[in-house]
Amino acid sequence: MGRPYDVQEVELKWQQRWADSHLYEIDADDPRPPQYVLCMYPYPSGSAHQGHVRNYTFGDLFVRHRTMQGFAVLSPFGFDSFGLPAENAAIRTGEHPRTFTDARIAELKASVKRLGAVYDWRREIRSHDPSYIRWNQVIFLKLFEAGLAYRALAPVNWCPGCQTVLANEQVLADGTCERSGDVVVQRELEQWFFRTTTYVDELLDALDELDWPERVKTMQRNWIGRSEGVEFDLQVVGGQSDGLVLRVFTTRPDTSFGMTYAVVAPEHPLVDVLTTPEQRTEVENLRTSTAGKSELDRTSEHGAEVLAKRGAFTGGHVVNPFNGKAIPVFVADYVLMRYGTGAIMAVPAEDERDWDFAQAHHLPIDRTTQPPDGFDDGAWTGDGVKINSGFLDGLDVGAAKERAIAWLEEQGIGRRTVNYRLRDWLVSRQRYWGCPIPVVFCPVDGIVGVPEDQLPVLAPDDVEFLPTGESPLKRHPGFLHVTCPKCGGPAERETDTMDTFVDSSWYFLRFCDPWSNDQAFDPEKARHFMPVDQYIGGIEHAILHLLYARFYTRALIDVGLAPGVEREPFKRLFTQGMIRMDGKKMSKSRGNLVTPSRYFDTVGADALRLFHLFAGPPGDNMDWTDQTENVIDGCGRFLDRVWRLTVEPPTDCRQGEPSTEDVAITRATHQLIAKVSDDLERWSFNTSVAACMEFSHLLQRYQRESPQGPHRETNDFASDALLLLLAPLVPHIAAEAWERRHGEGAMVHAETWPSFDADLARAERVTMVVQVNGKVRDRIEVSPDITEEAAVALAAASERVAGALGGTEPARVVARPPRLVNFVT
RNA sequence: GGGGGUGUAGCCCAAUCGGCAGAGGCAGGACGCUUAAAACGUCCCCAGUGAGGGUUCGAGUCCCUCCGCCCCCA
Repeated sequence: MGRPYDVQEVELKWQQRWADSHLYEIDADDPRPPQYVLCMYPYPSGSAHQGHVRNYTFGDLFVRHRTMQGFAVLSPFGFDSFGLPAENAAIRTGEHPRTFTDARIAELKASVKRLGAVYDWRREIRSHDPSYIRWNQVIFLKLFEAGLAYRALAPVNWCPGCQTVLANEQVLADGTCERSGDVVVQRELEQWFFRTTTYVDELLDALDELDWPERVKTMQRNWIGRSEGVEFDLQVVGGQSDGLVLRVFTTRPDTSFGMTYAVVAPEHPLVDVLTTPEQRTEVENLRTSTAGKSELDRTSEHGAEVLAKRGAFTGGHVVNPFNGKAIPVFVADYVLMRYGTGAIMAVPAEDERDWDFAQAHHLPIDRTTQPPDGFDDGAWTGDGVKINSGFLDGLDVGAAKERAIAWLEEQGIGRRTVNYRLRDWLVSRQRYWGCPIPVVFCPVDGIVGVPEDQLPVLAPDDVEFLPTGESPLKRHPGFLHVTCPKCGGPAERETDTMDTFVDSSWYFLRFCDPWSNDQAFDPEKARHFMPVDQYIGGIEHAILHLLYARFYTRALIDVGLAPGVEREPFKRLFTQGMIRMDGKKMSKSRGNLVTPSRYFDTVGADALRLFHLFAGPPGDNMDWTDQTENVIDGCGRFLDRVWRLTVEPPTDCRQGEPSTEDVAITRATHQLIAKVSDDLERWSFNTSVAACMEFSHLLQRYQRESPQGPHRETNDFASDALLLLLAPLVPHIAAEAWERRHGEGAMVHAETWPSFDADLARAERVTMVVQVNGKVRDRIEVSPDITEEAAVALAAASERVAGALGGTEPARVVARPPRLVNFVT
């Protein structure tokens, strides 16, 4: 495509110029009001893909726009550089994860710079950098001292063939190991946890106040999964078990009279007591089959056929305290030990899974809620009047819950409790390429934190990466064997590393003060920049990353590392849509990548950026189709037009008083400034691009067709305004065109965002629609300030309206000046 | 199975508080410019808003039922 300017030359020139100008390097003592704009820091996967382009285009637009509005915009960039792909590559090729990662960072960094996005690169962070590792470890030890980090047994995916722990994504859908093909089993191991549950209510309640997409907040609420209910005790009957109780949790105590059996998790401590000799074999078989199953397997499927095989009668019985009836106790894998009390009362009439289970095991079903008329099959889980429920009869579900809880508390056998789906955060990873957990295990002193002056603990380089799946740290004697910092005796180092979500849970704080050598960050600087005013990233991080970061920020404040910092790290969040191709998410692993670099070398970064802004609403998913190339070319054509309009304007311009045409284009310019300013604030980038395109046609016609040529002052105002508005969207061409218009050294991005005159921006005349009974009968040009009386009078005077009315008096007149008058007969 | 989103022209999308369904782009067509083509310009073509019901003077927009697609959770 023949372009009116050398795209690559111009883009590279300005990328260098921005770097040299230090315009986007911000310090905490900057007198301008601060703004913190952040895109989620990426895993360095090599050259950028279209998802990165989309993300950084939105972020860069925001940074440049806010800068032109007079803010000191903190715009840092970093790399989430620990993680499994580098370690897997090391196992495959023998290349050390560090050299692998550094090469990919260089590649990604280069393509981000080639996009023309501006950052304060002085602040760059890499998770695998020893200085970051050091503070990561200091923070870990602080949390450990404060009791927010602890060790406990937890089930992990264990591959018997590889003799190692597997991440969830290494377990195939059929439950086998992706490497050895062995069946993966659940095994209990000592692991590190962060006590996220300490903050569970705060994390839930504070969501209400956040300026985040509603769906992300909903996802977090569901993930936290707060449920209010009651725990109460059922007496175990028979034999030598007298006096024992089975504690159950339920959110539906109103249904207690319908309890026809109880179910315990296979791991429940009372299983052995409850199980009778005759049932022993069956119960043991069930326990064995459960041992290899993940929670997802245990809870995802139900239906009578499946559940028949997944539950067994223990032979034991308990008493329902509400009606004194003895009911059988079953053991089933779908009841989880970690949720509630590991035991449930089963009410098949009002719970779908209990219904299926009761069908499978031929258990009785007693309704306690009157279902609506016509509903006669299956569990009724909705509201209704209580029946067959003794003292609860006649109440609705809500009132019956309260009565039932009150009764249990009076009897002294139950108490109101709250349960959460959210668990503490398991941070141990049996991996090499992550931040080492800085503790040693001493036979004398137990768990001892590595003293701060010996941090960071770095993983040794001279390790062998073998396809065994086991962390190479386990087999490195120099790393493993240490002396205890307390007693000086022999001790063993922790070989687990931290979940990479730990790294990403405070990087935004480190960005505020990445040079700090004596603390993780200076709290004063963090207070200055935090919270992040605009956080931008993918919807795939809606739950874990954002929740962990919210937890971690609070934890850092509470252990004294970030006094006075806002507890919510991200004030506003925007989640961009995914890019899809052939109906699938575009990604390297799916092999359907369309790399940005080919566009950098042809149409240029500006055209690609413009395409991403123009393609549709930024929050929506976008399909990359056969048409996409054409649209990108179209974006390039628009930029060519902008160039011709602003850099190669007509030479013969008029001076003096403006004509009617001049006033019209000035008005359109003010309207454009108003439109684009408003659209950018509400993230409607596609419409602001459309408005600029429309304006470019107007301006082009104005320049070509004005009698005696365009008015110099008017044309300059319109051209400059267009470039100022485009500066955040397509920065290179806007910068070059601006410099050509205003002389060597002029920088459009250092200019002030244009303002508009509201009076001038208002249309001079608007079309008022006149309807009779909702049908359009006439259109009249009126002033936008027309009064209701004048509008009605004008409408009534219309001949076409009179004809439609046929002489009848309207029964009602609906007037919405200046848009519409409707006569209703 | 539950929750959320979305559905407007051949295609991508506008319509911000319920007020003329069309801003912009892609594709297609005609014409102008040109020796010709590209580029550029002018103009044209195309839907009654997934389906059905309701509220309203008036519904793409609000409510209900259903269908398709997408995302999250199970």
